[in-house]
Amino acid sequence: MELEERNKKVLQAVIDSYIASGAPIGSSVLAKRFNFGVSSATLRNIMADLEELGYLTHPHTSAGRIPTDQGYRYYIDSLISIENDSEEFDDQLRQVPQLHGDDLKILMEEASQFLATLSHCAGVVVAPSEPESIYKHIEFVRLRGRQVLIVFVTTTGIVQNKLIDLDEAIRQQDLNRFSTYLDEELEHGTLSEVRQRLLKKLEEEKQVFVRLMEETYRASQEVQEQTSEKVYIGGTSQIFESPEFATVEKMKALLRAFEDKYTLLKLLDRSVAAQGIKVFIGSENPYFEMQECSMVVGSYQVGNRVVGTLGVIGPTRMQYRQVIHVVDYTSRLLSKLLGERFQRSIER
Amino acid sequence: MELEERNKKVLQAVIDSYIASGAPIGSSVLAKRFNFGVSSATLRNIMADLEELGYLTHPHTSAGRIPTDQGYRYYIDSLISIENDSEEFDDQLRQVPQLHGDDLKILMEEASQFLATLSHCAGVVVAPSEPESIYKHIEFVRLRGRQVLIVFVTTTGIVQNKLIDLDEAIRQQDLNRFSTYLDEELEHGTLSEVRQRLLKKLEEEKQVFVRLMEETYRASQEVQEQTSEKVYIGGTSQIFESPEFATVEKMKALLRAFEDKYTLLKLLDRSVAAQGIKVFIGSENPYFEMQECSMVVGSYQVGNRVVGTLGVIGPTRMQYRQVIHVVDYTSRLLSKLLGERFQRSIER
DNA sequence: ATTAGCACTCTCTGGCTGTGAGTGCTAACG
DNA sequence: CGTTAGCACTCACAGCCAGAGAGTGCTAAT
Repeated sequence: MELEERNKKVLQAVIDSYIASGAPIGSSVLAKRFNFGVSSATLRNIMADLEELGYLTHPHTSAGRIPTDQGYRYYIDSLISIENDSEEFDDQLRQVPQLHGDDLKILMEEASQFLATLSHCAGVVVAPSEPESIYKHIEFVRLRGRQVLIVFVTTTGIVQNKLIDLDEAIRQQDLNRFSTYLDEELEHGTLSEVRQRLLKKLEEEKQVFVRLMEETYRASQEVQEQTSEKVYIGGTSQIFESPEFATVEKMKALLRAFEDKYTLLKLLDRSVAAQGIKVFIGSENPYFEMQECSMVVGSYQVGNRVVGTLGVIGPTRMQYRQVIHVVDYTSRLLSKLLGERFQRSIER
Repeated sequence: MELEERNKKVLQAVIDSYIASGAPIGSSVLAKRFNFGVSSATLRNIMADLEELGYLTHPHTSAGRIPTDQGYRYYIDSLISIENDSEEFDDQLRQVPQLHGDDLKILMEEASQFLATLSHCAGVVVAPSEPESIYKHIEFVRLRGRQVLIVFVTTTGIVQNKLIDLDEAIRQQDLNRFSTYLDEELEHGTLSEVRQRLLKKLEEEKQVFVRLMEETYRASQEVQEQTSEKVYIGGTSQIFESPEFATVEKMKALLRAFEDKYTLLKLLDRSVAAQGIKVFIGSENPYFEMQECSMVVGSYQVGNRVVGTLGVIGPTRMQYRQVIHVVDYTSRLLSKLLGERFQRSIER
């Protein structure tokens, strides 16, 4: 459905004003603030039309207009211009602590704070999902006694490790041979594929390494469970600054939603299949507690592979233009940083 | 100041009732619910006395009495009986997911949730502070190329590790010799002491290992920074269930306080010098945002050494008897689990 | 010392009213 | 026919008042 040019302008003006002020917009205010060259009566007619089409509504008879979810949708799809207001954004960027976490978990936390501070919403980052990251190299290290440290290196540059006890001592040489063997067999699969192949090998081989192989399989499982898809939320208090969440009930509901990280995870992960920023407005969110919120979601990559998602959760009345820019910027930034990490972590 | 026996009983009854109901207690209700054998008028006189002494107050002229912070203090120091209501507690315990985290970070998270669920307050756990944990053993592992993995094992059973790049290749044999050498030199100090000694050694030695030593020193620094004294907060939404935080302003203030983990950390750490449970009531808290809260704080140990603190933050009107029991139980539990971890992690 | 009784205080709730913002409709206008 | 001015109407909101209820503090009697 295509709107008349003038009606578009009015819709945009209403939404812009509402985002800025948070109060319903009346016809007279609109006529005064913007220069449409028509009277408030005409604006009233236009707004009535827009309401009929489902883009606007009003909370009660004698109040001004506010956008519906559908209105926001149209606004984002057709009206918003994502020119990068670089000067302004760069200014803000300079105010904010930069990302430099060496440890992955710290980096994730920093990123969620980064998103929150710049967007004035809650920032969410889903850590690289190990099942998707590519197995790079495995190493067995004989510690004292019968203990062996298994070290996994994957595309995301994570050195995950797991200490195991063996029944009998084993020579480092043998461990090295085993490691080389596994590297050749398992080359370049994702971690989940590698686990599948390990399982298959386990059935085939009836050799001295069976016990070690078993332990390796078990360890790969644990590594996956422990690190995969953890959710980092930063700046939850930001979101409560906006007056739409200024009731105790809404705050509590939202807090509970944030604590239920697992659901949040599924929500974000399902939202982003590929690259690019997506916006989910109010009722478009499947998750009940989020129905008064909007999410702006993106993903980050290592190489060409999407390894995790990140985004922002805030009131439907958010500064979409700016927030989209922030999420986009952060996802590129994180991809870049993880890329560098990875370069540093692969050997030779 | 010692109170008359009867006045003590009245004070206890008022506080118990207030904790249970949350509403100010009037003289007639008190006379009805408890069997003091005196009339409401007498209770009025007694309550007026208790108010004069600073144990009670009332929000306005025609309201019932509520405890002051001083009243709570007296209640906890003199009136409360910590008999373990084992049957009841055990029942609750069975309802709650148990701790079994293998990874330290996961264990800490679980513990904070555990505290929160059982106490209906926010649960806080400060991770073992590495500077205080005892250095046990160091291991150098030559990976492929010129990379070396430095593995630290400490009393808390943590296997922290750090990947470094060396300028020149080095043989594993030499690494082993170096490791043995360091183990002898550094035996049984805390991590911070070990770092001091490393620094000293660095100045003395002018050998082939200088470069490696430098890297080891740097790594020990990073390990300390990364893992030490992280704060885990669980069940923040629990605390908002109680009506005293049912205003938006208070909720926001508290949320901000929770986000400022560093201050929280100092607060908790300073609170607990040695073993045992401590209670901080309302204005006894140095930190402004916490002035309407109480904290129940304890510590956990590995061996005989206190390595971290844990506790609960909730409204001043909390179920002290139960909460103290929960914190006590959890601190023992965590000490036990970390002890086992440690046993498993030391070699031979 | 304890108690009964009573006046007093203060909060809380519900109803009532006036105000202001903003709409929808109608009739006039270019 | 689109636009505009004007006006009646609606509704949320703040302020005010009165009545109810809870509980105290004081006094006088036991």
